Amino acid sequence: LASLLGVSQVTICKSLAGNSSISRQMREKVRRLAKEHGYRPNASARAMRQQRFNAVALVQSSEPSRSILIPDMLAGIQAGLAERELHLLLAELPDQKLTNSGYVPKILSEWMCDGLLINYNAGIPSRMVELIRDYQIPSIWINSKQGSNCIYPDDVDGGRQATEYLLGLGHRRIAYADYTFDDTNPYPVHYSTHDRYRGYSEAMLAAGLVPQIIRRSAADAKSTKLQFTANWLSNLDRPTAIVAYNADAAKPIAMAAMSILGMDWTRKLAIVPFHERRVDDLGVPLSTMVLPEYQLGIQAVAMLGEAMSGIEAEIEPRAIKAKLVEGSGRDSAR
Amino acid sequence: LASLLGVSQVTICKSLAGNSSISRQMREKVRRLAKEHGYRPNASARAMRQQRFNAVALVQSSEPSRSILIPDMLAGIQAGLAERELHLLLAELPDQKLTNSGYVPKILSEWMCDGLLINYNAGIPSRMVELIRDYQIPSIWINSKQGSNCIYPDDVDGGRQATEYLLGLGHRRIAYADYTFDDTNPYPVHYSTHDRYRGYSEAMLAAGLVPQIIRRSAADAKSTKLQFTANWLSNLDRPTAIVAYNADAAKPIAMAAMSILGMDWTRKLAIVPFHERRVDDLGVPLSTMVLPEYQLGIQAVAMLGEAMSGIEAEIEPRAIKAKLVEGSGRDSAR
DNA sequence: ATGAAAGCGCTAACAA
DNA sequence: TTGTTAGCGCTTTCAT
Repeated sequence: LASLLGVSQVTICKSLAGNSSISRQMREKVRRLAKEHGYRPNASARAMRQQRFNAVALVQSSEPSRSILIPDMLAGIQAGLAERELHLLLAELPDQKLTNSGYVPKILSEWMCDGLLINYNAGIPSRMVELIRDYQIPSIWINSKQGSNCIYPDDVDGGRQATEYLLGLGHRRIAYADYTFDDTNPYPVHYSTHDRYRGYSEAMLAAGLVPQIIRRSAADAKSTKLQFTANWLSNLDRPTAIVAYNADAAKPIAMAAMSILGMDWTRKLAIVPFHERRVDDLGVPLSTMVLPEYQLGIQAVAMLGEAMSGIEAEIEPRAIKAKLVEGSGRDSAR
Repeated sequence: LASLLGVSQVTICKSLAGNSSISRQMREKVRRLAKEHGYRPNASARAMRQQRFNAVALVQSSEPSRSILIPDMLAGIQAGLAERELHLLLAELPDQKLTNSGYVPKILSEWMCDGLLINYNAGIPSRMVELIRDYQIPSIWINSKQGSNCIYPDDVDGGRQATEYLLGLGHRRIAYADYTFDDTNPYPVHYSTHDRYRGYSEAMLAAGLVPQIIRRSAADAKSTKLQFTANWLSNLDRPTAIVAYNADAAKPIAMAAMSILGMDWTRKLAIVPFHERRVDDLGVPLSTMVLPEYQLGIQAVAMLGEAMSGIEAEIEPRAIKAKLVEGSGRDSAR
């Protein structure tokens, strides 16, 4: 090491840490030499000494339908971690093995990070909840409603906001569309499936209107989403506006509208989907309930910071509001 | 620790490692006790002792347009790492700071992993290449052409394959569509921009046909992609088939076709886009040049394994072929 | 302003 | 089959 300078390790260590009990000149000299020689402090040694890894793990299911990694959320997480000088580990847990007896994933069985961000959104294996409780690792559940230590978008509010936006523009025949049915997903549905609809229907009822849900049932499974949509869209008393559960529902609706109502379909039908970003790839940007992904990441890290700072107390669940971002179509009725 | 058993640390260590020089019964006893007490071996201590972290970092740009994390590629990486019992660190490097003098990201300045997977695809800051060379960290460049230690899809071959597929179905008026122009991307274009077109045009020339490229120029920037498409699509001698640079080009084409050619547009126009998965969200599944993302991940890890195993030699660049996955439309001409 | 010493938790080499 | 010893690279405490 830099005994080339004829000083002790201690001086090196303190210099690089910017310790003020070291002379300015010495610090400079050390820094220069370190750079020249490509000296890289060993993170594991520091971790051992400090009893702390300065790292957290983002835990995902290997089953892609169970945990989707939204880029904006990841960006939020990274930003939050960077602020606290923490590193990020990515851990993918094989669900199948997890339910098998005896199997414990490395992230839990080995001690290698200071906390967990858990991004299992639907169908969390109960085994996992137990394991995490047993091992006492500070952790935050993202996108999932738990008794404590969790954070998720306020989907009820989002459904309400979207609906009130359309009501405010004069729409009366507003339907709610959810096409997730035939997505081959054997797991319990995500809470947002209920919550978004609930927000929508509450707003409709409050306005003295009757909620109408458009969803594919088992009987519709034979027709494509496009055909299914074309079917109800050809109806003369079709809705003038749609709150869509997600972009996957908005897409076939826009395509069918394109074909049936013509290229300027947005004048006859307003679609407001939930999505992580404004939906911009359907010809004209759609007014979108943009989910607070970045904030989710930022806040999750903040909560994990709390949880890691030792005070054992459970942290209150936190719901974050989505925000309606307007498109460039004229969403107004008539 | 488990001096509760009245044995030494060593016995514990060996037992958990499954060392055969420990009696079967002892190993069992230790394992049980470890589980009961929630004992978790400390990864940093092991790392220090073994001079090896058993971890690699996936390096990305904080600039989202510069490194996109494709789920399938990530899955491939995770699978490859799992096989070798390696962990994954995710490191996001702020490009702007990187070009600033003096700034060195933690991943490089600290010693915390055994190798790097670098997922900067276009516009790699030269500073970064230098840093990595200087610090001598085993690394593999993904999705980028370098002199060595890199892996990427064979885009020339992909362009050729897509074109030959359409030629084989009887198409003659085949155009190549690239709509990336107005994507607000100030960086050098990705090599695939050239390579896919090259493969296409080579195949066309080989068949005695004239390549035709459809791309938005500065002059077209005022009209939307949809209008731009509607324009050339209304033409009577429009192409009967399109090789599309990516799904972003295929989408507006499909939408415009929907409106102009009707709901069964696939009978009049075949579109074969490049994409990470078969394009399934445009009404009917499109025959797609599916990029070998998973293989990319798997192979990148394999190459990194080689690079890490000490032999200094540089590793030959590796190109992986994309595969045409047919859709359910009838792509054939007439 | 600098250094000496101790110890974090683990495992490889060797001894018993 | 089990135990002893030593040391990985760093940082904290206390002495100088």
